[in-house]
Amino acid sequence: MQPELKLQQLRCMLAILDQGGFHAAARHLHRSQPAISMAVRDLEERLGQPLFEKGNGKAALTPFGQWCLPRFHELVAHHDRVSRDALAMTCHQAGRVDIATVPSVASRLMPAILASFVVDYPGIEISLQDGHSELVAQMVLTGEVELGITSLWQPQEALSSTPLLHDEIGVVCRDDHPLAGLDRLHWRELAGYSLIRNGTSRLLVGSPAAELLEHSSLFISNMISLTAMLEAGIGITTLPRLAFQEEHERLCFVPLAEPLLVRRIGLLCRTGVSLSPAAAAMRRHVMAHLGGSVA
Amino acid sequence: MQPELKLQQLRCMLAILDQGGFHAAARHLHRSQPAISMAVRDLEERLGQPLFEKGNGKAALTPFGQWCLPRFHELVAHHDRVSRDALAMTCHQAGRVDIATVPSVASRLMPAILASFVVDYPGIEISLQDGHSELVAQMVLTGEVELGITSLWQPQEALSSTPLLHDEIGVVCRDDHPLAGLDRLHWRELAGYSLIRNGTSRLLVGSPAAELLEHSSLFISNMISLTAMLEAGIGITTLPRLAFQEEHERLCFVPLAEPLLVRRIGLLCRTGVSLSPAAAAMRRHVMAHLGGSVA
DNA sequence: GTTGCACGGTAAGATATCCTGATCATTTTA
DNA sequence: TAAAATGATCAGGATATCTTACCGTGCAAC
Repeated sequence: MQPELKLQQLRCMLAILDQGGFHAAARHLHRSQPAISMAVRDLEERLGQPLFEKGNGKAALTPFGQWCLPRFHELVAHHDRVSRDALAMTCHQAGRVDIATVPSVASRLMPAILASFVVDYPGIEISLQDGHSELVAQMVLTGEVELGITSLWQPQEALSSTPLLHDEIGVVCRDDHPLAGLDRLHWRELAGYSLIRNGTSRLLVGSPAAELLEHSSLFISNMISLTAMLEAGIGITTLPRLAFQEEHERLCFVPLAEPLLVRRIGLLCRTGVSLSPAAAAMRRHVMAHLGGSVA
Repeated sequence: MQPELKLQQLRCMLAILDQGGFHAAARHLHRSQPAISMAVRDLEERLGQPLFEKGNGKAALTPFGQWCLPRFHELVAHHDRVSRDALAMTCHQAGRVDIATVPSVASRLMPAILASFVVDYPGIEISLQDGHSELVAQMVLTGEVELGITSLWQPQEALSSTPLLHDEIGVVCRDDHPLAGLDRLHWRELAGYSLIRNGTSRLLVGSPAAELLEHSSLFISNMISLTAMLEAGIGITTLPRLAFQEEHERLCFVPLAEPLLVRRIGLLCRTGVSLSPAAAAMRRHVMAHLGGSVA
């Protein structure tokens, strides 16, 4: 059977040559000189051939030792490379996180979060993609991404969720709409207005306001199209506040006070599978930025 | 500082995955199961991150473990490759020998020696080159070759020589030459004949026969040319028996009995530098074939 | 030469490391 | 529910490893 070469012993041999002697190598490796002698002897016994010339005072390689030297050097270098990479991984100086979020979070919250993250962890590669909440949950579930930030649906066995923040749902309409000036409103006040459904409309399901959806004949999933519709005064819609693009001059957001509807946004990850070091760092980072927002 | 990953521990991790469990890995590695657990724990502590998922019964890798796996596998494979190559080297299943000999040895002795050597050590690469005896010694001295087989000149400090065989010196002449029929002859009997000097003629230096060289006006170094001269009856020459090509039909070799001159052929190698495993094997092989020839 | 110094090798005891055997908690299987 | 299998844990003893002290050699300076 082939011998098991110990990295420490190989390091000894390299140090002897680098430092030019057993004593110097011992000093360099913070060992005693006999330890070096013994390491070399053991290594030579394992190999079955002497590596250093004996007898004369100085440390000189045998031809076999010369043959071994570059190979040992390469092997030790390989180890150090692997070790260093692993360390970089655990110290969050390298690695990769894949995150999925709903579009509103991706566009409103993630920019600031990622901006500060890349400052703290310059070596970590980040991939962010968005999709509707079910898709996000699915991507986490399949392992396509490690983290998901989405509206918390019904809890699942295989997914662990951490609440991050509450996002109140309101009505969005043009600034000349009768509802525009109100501070808060009851869902019944919406009766009679043309309601445009969108991807977030199912957040109303299960609430008294769900009844509104039945009288809506328009469904627009694309946010750009939706805002264009609203700006054209074609109707009104409901949106979580985060999903409302505040920079639209002609659109207003009026919170829905009765019933008070919120979507709970949380952080998803798989149960039973731990996070990669990079993802764990991202998780901590996200929670440090948003974790205080929820009661 | 980066952690020192022990190969045994990496092997443990790989075995756990290969064999599908700690117990199976323990059996496969001829260890107890706790040893595997502890090796994994120690490895995880060094890395600062868990490699295996805890809690659930089965052995499953963390994402970090999955990241490490191919790297560790490659590192272990690298070690095994180096170790195996070194073993092949020491077991004389691989390697290389460079030898230099005088032409007579190269053409008369080496074919048989090398033929049996390559049978015993099929993996070893051989390089054989010839040159006159001083050149051979020089090549050994400079390390250009590890072994030399040549006529032993004055012993040198840096060269260790092992006598292999005695090669008697005689006169070579055409079969119709007056000396041709003799069994043995005295150097004085050569007086009056035209003597052609050659590369081996300096073997006479220091002997009574040296006087002959002074009356020789022809020097031919090339053996082919020399035999052509002899066959043409242009003169006679002195040669060691080994250097005499016996297959020449018209040429005779007559031993020089008085003085009895021999060239001592031996095996040269550098002192202070040990031989490569392959060269050591060749040295043993040569001495087993020729070592008995000398008293 | 003789002395001093640096080199590497050796021996014995201390220390750290590793492995084992027994045992436990948990999960899976029959 | 009983039985088997998984991995974790702990105390102990075997093994390996390191250190301290000492030895022999070779080289340089005196």
